[in-house]
Amino acid sequence: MTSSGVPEATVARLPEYLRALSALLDRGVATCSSEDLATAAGVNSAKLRKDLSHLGSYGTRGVGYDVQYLHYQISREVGLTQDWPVVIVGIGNLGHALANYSGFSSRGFRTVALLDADPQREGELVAGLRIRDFGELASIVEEHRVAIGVIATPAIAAQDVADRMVEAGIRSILNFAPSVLSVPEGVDVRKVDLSSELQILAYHEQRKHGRGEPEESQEVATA
Amino acid sequence: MTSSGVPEATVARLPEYLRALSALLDRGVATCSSEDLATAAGVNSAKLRKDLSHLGSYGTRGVGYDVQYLHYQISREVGLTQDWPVVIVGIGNLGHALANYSGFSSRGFRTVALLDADPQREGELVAGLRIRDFGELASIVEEHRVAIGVIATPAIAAQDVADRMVEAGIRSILNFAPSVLSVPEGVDVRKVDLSSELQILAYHEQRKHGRGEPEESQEVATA
DNA sequence: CTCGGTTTGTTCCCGTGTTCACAAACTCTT
DNA sequence: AAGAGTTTGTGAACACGGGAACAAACCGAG
Repeated sequence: MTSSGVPEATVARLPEYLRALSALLDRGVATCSSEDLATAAGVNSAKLRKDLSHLGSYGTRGVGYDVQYLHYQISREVGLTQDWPVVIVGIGNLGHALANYSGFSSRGFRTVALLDADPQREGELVAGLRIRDFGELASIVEEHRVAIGVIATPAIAAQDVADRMVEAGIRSILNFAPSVLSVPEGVDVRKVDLSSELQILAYHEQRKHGRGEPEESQEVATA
Repeated sequence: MTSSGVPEATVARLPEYLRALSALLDRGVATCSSEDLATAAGVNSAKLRKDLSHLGSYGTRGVGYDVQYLHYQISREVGLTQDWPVVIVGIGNLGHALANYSGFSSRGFRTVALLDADPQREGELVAGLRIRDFGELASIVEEHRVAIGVIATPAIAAQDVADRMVEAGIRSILNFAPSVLSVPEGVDVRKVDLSSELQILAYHEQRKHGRGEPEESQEVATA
């Protein structure tokens, strides 16, 4: 349960609902049922309705949901009606990709600075931004009121970067480095681990056909 | 519950345990308690013990776990003792980063081909591999016995790529495109959505200090 | 061999999330 | 205006995962 009354599992699905609603908007659809939206988002319709009911009562029985209205309500709930300045630390291959990722900028996230510890890379232009020295973190965070930091450094540097971010006042961290971060209470960390995902797939793949020891193999839909 | 007796939540943590064990191995630690390993992996020690108990009884009471032995057992369980050929489709910024990501290759995942639909990019060298045409997918999958496919294309192309992958015999897909894939039963899809993660952070951040409507705000540790 | 100390494996309980099923509410037709 | 047909919002049952606590098992000292 979040500080407000919205369950964590629901919050995690809101972005998917937003995306589905955006797609409907683009197609000019004005109204949709929970069934429509649920299939577009890849979930059960009962789950969708319960999720939405946690935000408020935005549909009309017998009719469905107004696409534009619901999109706005969820956007506001998530906070996308505001501007979110973001700093990215560690401009290797992944940081480079993140800086250029349009999915961030198209949703109210504005990358205000790219930082790297390597002095050699300072001044290099990536996605229209000049790479700056990591030491400038504190001043940048203060100047732009940055609340969210992205770590795309090697694992060895991640904890140090996190410490400096917290020190600078950042309270939400998205961590792409494969390491466990320890942060003080009140700071949120979300971790995205690319190789973990592959390993989980490998686990399931191993128990499918042939490969590895053939235990009992009932099919399980994880999609 | 997975086809074998291991709960899904446990499977998702195994990669983290593996990483922690690798770190201990590098430091020359021969034995560790569940408490040691749990803190290194960022989880509760009771949870760790329960997770490991699903794999078997690999510790000794009063002593702890043999680091090397446990590492091997989990590796085998996950399937990392085998070779996993992987194809990456969509060599934009993200695909480029994935191709160069060392975390894949260092864990038994071998990128055998990079595919892109854009004929202009064909032949370009990325991470030591030549970019090939998407049409070669089927033959590559057959030749290398590829079981895992990675989609790093724009959202609009993702479903088509997934269809072709399934058709070619791939049964596990890691999807970085922001779109819901529909696949036949028996095919696993895991989705990594970069902007969703940011949105979830934004949601929580909004209810912390100041920003947005100030509802009641108890602190909740999500780390 | 016995006893105290340590650590695992497991049981039990609780909270969270998911799903079904249905009443409430709305539209449209007659 | 009433009734048939839809669709939402929700109450209740169920499944799943987390955490505390404890018994079983192991080591070492005496």
